[in-house]
Amino acid sequence: MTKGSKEKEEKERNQQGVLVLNKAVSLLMELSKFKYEAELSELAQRTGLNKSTASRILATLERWKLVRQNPSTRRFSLGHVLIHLGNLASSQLSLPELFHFRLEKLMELTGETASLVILDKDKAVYIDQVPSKSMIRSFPEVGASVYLHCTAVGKILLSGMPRERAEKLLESASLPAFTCKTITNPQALLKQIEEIKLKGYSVDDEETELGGRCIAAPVRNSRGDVVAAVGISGPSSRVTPERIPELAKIVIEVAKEISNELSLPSFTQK
Amino acid sequence: MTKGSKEKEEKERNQQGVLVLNKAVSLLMELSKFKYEAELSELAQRTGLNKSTASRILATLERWKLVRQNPSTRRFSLGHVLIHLGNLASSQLSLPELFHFRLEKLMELTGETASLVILDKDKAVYIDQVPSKSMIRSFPEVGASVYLHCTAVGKILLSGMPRERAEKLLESASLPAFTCKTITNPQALLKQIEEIKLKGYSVDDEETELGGRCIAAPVRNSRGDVVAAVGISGPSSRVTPERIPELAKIVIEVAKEISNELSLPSFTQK
DNA sequence: TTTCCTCATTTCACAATATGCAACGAGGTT
DNA sequence: AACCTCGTTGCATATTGTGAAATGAGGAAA
Repeated sequence: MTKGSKEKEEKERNQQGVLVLNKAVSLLMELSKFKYEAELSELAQRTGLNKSTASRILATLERWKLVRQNPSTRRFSLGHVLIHLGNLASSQLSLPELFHFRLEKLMELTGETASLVILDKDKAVYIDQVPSKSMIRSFPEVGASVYLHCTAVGKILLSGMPRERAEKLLESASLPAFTCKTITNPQALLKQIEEIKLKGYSVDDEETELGGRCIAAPVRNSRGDVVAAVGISGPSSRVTPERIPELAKIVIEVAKEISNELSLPSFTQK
Repeated sequence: MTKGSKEKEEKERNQQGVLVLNKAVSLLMELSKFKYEAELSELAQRTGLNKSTASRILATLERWKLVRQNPSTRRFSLGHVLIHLGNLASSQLSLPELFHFRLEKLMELTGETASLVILDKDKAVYIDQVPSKSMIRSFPEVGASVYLHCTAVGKILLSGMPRERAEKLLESASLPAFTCKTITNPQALLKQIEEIKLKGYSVDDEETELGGRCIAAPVRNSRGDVVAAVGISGPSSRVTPERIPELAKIVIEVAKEISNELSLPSFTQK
């Protein structure tokens, strides 16, 4: 990191809000980058704070156990109260509240509309979404539900079920064909689902609407169950077959980030 | 809560450290008590802070996403960065660092020496401990390892293994008798272990040393695996058979608290 | 619809409070 | 033993957070 960018950071920090708080959070954030413990001098240097200021702030945070100071080495690490607060935060926030900013990131990275979807009976329901900035963009609305058999997110949800349940669902439900590319044969779908499990992502190749392609990946809880799906959808002209691997990589990455943060003891759907 | 105690809280808060920080953390703590969202006025009232002060502090915390402000209702909840920090905190801290304060609590509640123990090969190793304040107290030292067959914590670790592994271990290892009460018959031990699984706690009834009794309970990760054991140990005169149920209840409670906070994605032993 | 509350936010003058320097005490290393 | 670097603290200064009141924004009641 150059000196210039550090000064810029400092400026930005002073821009708004309560100064001391910004300093304190800066310290927490810097501290969070360490694998184990960090010493005061380094933290002070990295945040651009005076050593005594950093010392006083860290001492205050230590009183609340937001940071821990190793009694023997006097080095700092994050404190156990943060774990407590983190757990409570995940119980206070709903899925979309928790991960909206990640969808924003996904949209920025891919340029396409990003969505978060969960299973509701035999449909996939959009619970959050960040629309693409392009003029030509995808359609889904929060709250809307779509079929499982012809959407990328739907296939991900199917791939997360026990095989028998997916079979039952596909055989009992009607599988309307929206385009000539829609797969309506349960056996063919089940075969594709096995492929999806291996690849880690799914594609809707104009199966819902001609001219639209989607890519999705699974969100898993700490037990490994698929609890949701994230995906992007855009016009076939931008989401070309050639770009699918590169885009899928991004979708999977974001889905994994969400999964990692979803390692919660008691997650309650809101 | 009375007005008096609130003023006292306020005094305490101003006692030491950076004032604004104490106020900010007070707000976070108060916010953490809510199931969903809280409004500024209530938070300000509960923490004894001026509304404008609270507003500024919360706005600053919101910029860092340590709290979230519902855009439509303007009510506050904990923010998603806390989840992130919580995860990192649990990766930075070792088991004893994470839970020392809980052992302190256990010691306070029971009056007896509290210990945290993990499995190492065919022994139980003390990785943390808070000694009783009594003159007559238990002996274990951090780093020391003890047998599984004659200690309360050891039996808990045995009860957490797949049955075959416990059998193998008990049959291949030598089971020295330290007192006349030590159980050295593998079959009898296995039977007791089944009981322990049902009751949720184990007892060492003078099996390691005459005049000493211990009670232990399992610490489980999010998958339900037993990853450690917490226990208390004290002289038979205080840890009487009659008190065992009440003491066991406390030990189990603390073990559960630890387990709940141990719902981490990537826990690495230090 | 209009009126009336209550809520969160912003303004501004004031003084309370965080700051940085320098000094200190404590470990660890050469 | 001498030296270096670490974290912490005292103190004078002014930077910075503060609270009362005003403002703006919703919602509920009439």
